[in-house]
Amino acid sequence: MATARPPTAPAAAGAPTRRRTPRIAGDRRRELIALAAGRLFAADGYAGTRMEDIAAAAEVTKPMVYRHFASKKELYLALLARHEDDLPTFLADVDSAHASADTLVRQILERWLDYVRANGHAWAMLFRDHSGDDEIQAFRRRVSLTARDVLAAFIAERAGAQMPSEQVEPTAELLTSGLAGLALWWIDRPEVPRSVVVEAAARMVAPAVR
Amino acid sequence: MATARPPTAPAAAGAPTRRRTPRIAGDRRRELIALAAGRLFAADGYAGTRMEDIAAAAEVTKPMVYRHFASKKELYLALLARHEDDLPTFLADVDSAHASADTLVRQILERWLDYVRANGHAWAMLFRDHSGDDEIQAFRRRVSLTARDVLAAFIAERAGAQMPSEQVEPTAELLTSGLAGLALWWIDRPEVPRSVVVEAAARMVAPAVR
DNA sequence: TCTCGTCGTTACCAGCCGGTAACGTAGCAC
DNA sequence: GTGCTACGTTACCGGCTGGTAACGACGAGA
Repeated sequence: MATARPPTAPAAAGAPTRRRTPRIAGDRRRELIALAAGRLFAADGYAGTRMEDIAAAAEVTKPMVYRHFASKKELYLALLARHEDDLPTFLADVDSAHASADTLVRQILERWLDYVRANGHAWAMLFRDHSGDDEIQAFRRRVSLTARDVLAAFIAERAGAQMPSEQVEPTAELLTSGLAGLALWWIDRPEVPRSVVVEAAARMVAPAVR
Repeated sequence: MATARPPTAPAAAGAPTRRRTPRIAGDRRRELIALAAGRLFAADGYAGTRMEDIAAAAEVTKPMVYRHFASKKELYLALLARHEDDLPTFLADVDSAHASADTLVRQILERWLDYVRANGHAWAMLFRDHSGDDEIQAFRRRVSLTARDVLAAFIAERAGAQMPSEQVEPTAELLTSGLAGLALWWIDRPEVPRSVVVEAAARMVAPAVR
């Protein structure tokens, strides 16, 4: 137990123990850390990801991560918060007036899939990961519940009297779960063209909105 | 650091430190522990459940759990293994010959939902939990992949030339994810009658098998 | 060239939790 | 009664990991 090493000469002579990471501006480093964290959280979930690994993936050491983010939880929530309000937008500004139900659904699905492709990490953090303490689970739950409710409202509006009211919620749940799972499936298969996914999804969604 | 306490007289006098659990046969105790573990694993997932909590829920202490199960992982996998082969059975022995597609689908859904009601813990362990090391994740993945493939084969057979082959797999993925999520939703809402869930599910499944 | 703020490092602590050693004791077989 | 076996307990260890203290050094501005 060496209590205090002689302050000068960190390594013996000429052999640097660890390659020092080049010094860059704080903001930029913060983004690199956030990027690495997103990748790891998406792959291994909150509980399965260690701060040490995030630091290594960002090519720095742990205290650097803690300089930019107060805790593991804050880092995770900061990443999720960037996408908190994205989901409802797919159904929001859509011209449901003059367009056939079929083309309308396809347009929405295409926009949504483009988003998933561009933000796969956030999607996986939201819908693949289930770990974390109560606060984290509550956050994810809030986001996905909002998505489900927006979809439920959309269904109720489009389907009208065709669907008994007590079936709106289970149908919305079925669709959000199914679409979330389909998106995760697609994220793992970059070779599958978007049109195939749109087609498969449209076939299932159609009976709920018409 | 008391190295060795005097062997006799564990508590001072007359005040039992912990109410000793009544002694019962090993097999029966093992089942009680498995039952408690199933409840906790279903609610909090693998990583979120502590062996100490399982022991407490079974009204024993930790070493008793370890007498019946070698490790946390073995306990978890033992619970899952009981249901490993259940999923394909819903589509297996069904008389697809003389029955309309609609009644056939409804029969399958009803049998499946009855199973979910009776085995909610296993269902949640399979489809809500995502934590655990590689071996555990591989086990769950194998089970749900099997389910998806069986469903895909069913779709391919029923839909026939109606559906392009490259859409069979994403459709199966969409349905398994959707149905799994719907089941979890229903588990949390015992007041919802089975018929409502069957109706909502049938509406979505129909276009894939006809 | 000197100084100071920020970027980066090493080495460490503390708490949680899976797992175990060692020890009691209830009750069935005889 | 008296063992003997299996059921049950207390008390502990060790590793993993989130988080921190203390220190070093690069580089922009004076």
